[in-house]
Amino acid sequence: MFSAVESRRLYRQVADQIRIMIIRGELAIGQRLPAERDLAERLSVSRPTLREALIVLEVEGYINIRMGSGIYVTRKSAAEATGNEREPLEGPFELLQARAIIECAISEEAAKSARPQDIAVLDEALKAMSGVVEDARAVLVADRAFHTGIAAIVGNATLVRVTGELFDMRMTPYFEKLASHFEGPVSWRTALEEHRAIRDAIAAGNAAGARAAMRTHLTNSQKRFSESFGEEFSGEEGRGHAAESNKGNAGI
Amino acid sequence: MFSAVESRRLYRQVADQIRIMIIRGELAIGQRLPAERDLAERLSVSRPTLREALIVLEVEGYINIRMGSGIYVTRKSAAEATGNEREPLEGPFELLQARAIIECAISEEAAKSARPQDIAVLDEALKAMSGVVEDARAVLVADRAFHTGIAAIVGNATLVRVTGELFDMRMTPYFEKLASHFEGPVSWRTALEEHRAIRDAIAAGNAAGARAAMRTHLTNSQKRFSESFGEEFSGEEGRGHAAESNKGNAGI
DNA sequence: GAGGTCAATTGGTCAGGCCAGTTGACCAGT
DNA sequence: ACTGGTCAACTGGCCTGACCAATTGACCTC
Repeated sequence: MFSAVESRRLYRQVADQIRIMIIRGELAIGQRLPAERDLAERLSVSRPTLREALIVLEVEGYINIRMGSGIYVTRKSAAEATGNEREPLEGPFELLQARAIIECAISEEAAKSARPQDIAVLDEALKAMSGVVEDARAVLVADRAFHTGIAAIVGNATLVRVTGELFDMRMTPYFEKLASHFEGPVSWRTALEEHRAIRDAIAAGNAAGARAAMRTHLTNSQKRFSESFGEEFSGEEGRGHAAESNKGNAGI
Repeated sequence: MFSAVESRRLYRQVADQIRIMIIRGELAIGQRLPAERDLAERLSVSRPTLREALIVLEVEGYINIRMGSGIYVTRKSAAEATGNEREPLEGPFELLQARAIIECAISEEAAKSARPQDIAVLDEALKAMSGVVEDARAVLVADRAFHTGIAAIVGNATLVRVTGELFDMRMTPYFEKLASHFEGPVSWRTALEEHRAIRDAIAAGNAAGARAAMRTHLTNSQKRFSESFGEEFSGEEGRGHAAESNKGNAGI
């Protein structure tokens, strides 16, 4: 408790907003963005601030700024960035199950080597999340920061990258459509509580507890998801979201 | 030839210059840099340009900008980073660590739901591998098939894909060069034995055993790797080129 | 049609200024 | 002597407005 307030800087907020749009696919790859002056006006920020946000995204590899020409989107989703062809790949349930397995192992590892400053990073993400549960877009940024923050504790960039990529895979129209049915301030607050449990276990150096808390969190997410899934698609393959149909090499 | 002239943008040049100083260790970790206004004047650029350069470095993780307080160096050279117990370093070693954490969790899960036909798939991969330990290329294919085959048991395409991607990341010139020093029929036969231990634990439904066996396998790979790494770079590690004389502002 | 010209557009940089958060010296009260 | 509050100097965050440099495409000339 008593974590830093964070007061996010404006150019960071702008960068987050544009990044989410790119990841979600609202901005097509190769597409040219409006001119800096227009963009700044639409976002109600000054051009220097907008420029700083764009530089962040350029360093991260989302956009390509060409002098005198314009700003271009260089990649859409994390899936495309990794060189994989076409679209959402796997379904939401598979994604959540995969995250449950991978991230609970990472949490377990993180609990073994967490230092006070690592916990401070998690607390920052929690604090940020608690303040924006009403904002569907901002809460995702905070959620992502928490999960990648855990991976960062291990001090392994590959783990951070994989965690981030798995998270970003939910930024598909299909996933978002389903998510919009059950995600809201209430469910985010529940998720926040689960996050706190994970954070506490990691802070206490409780490896088994961290693993269990993370598994609970992602399993619950899966459950919340499947409930709304059941409502909408009751009648078409009620389950199928796990442990089934793995003939042969499953597309290796 | 005829490479793009690239007319480096000024803020990039400034960022490069400061980054070099940090990597070289001319700026001590934790040290506070001069104020933006001073720094801009010393570097003969405007403050917006200097700010853009600082944002680049902040995104890259070299510095930490604290509002109202100042700019602080957060990490120094890669050499020093490896000297510390924590290594936020990209590289083969890190890749193997990430695989150890992720794949041992997958193996554990696989052991819980393995069916006879799944084990048959693993056996096929093992048989293929035993026949080609002399062929550096073919053995890699079999190795990959075994690891992704385990992920396939869980029946989750995302896990299969992630496992495959992590495996494929070793297909880089740098990794291959190092690998060529210790990979050979002998080491592959050792790896094959470790694979068999994993397969047996999964076939027996022994989750904890499968986890441990996979961990052993990848940890040993890491060990074999670091040994050859030590041979090649023994004596290089100058060690003294950092951690000294960084009082004051080091002439920014 | 080929090739050159030029002006509109766009990103790059600069100058100066105001606001808000941080910090530490200083002071009043206990 | 210690605590707690105040305040001014300093620092990063952000803005306005302007000019420069690279790109691009319409247009013109041959």
